[in-house]
Amino acid sequence: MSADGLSKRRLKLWVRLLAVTRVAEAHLREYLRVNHATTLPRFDVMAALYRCPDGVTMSDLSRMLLVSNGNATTVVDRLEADGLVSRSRQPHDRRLMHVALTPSGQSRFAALAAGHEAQVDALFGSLGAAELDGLTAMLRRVSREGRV
Amino acid sequence: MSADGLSKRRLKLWVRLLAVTRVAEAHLREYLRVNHATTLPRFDVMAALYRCPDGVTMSDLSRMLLVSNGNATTVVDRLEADGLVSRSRQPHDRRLMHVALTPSGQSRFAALAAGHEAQVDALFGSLGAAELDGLTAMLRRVSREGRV
DNA sequence: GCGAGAAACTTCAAGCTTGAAATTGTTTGG
DNA sequence: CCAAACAATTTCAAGCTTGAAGTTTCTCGC
Repeated sequence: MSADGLSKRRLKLWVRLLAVTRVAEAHLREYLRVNHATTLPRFDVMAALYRCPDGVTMSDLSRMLLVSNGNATTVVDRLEADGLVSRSRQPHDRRLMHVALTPSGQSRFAALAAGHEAQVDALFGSLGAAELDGLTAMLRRVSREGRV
Repeated sequence: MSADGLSKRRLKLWVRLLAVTRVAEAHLREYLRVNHATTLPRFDVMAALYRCPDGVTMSDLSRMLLVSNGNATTVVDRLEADGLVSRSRQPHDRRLMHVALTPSGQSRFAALAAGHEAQVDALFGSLGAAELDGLTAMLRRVSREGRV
């Protein structure tokens, strides 16, 4: 058991973390909806694929995005229907699905990425270099050491 | 425009923030599902109402939780159906809905809260007092000064 | 007092998300 | 080789979430 105050302060931090994340997500969702007629989950999938030009499997994708397998399937379904993503079975192991951005998907994402980054830059504009590094380091610690 | 590296670092911070939040949410969701057969949105609503023993309006609720009005309606619908929350129109302004935990809802929430706090404590256990305060202060700055 | 506008809430369609069950394909111990 | 275990993905039901449209109630200027 932690010392009395610490536990409450961690709870307070969690509440604030959640609030910042939700506000930022709402801004980004609004930006993507109004300016590019798309959604955050679709953007997330495309961003992950953009960073992996050789393509990934469905499992890779859901692991990277921290969402369930079923979720990845439905978002990719829609992106595929729109011609932004291609899906094909891998010959050497026919259980694996190979997912990648189509050329159309790549240029579509390129058009989104700069604006998205500008929004993030504005959202976190009050943080300077030192603070960014400090925050990022602490969050990394939480990722590595936080256990339940 | 920010100096070159800053914008990228802000983006990196955002990605990490999102990751920490998603992992923590997944843990808490799992905890609530396995140990208490409930969900995070239901918990959030009950927590907000627990902090406001006099009850709130639907608009207050959705503002506190940072969710849409329609969303608040459906979650409260279900909690009301389970007898955990009561809804009644306010006499002096019949547009306003008065929402509060029932006694059953209060005791139900009390049973959840301690476990929930313990989970949060474990998730952020690697952060000491100084770090907690630093992080919380920075997040407050982001909330206040981040603009789009 | 009344009508226009605003406010609070609900409803609705569409899409997101989860976790569990089902499907299909691969591996491996006997 | 083959059956059982395992793995990757999809399907499914249920619930969550949004943003827009609709309903009811109030307010304010005239």
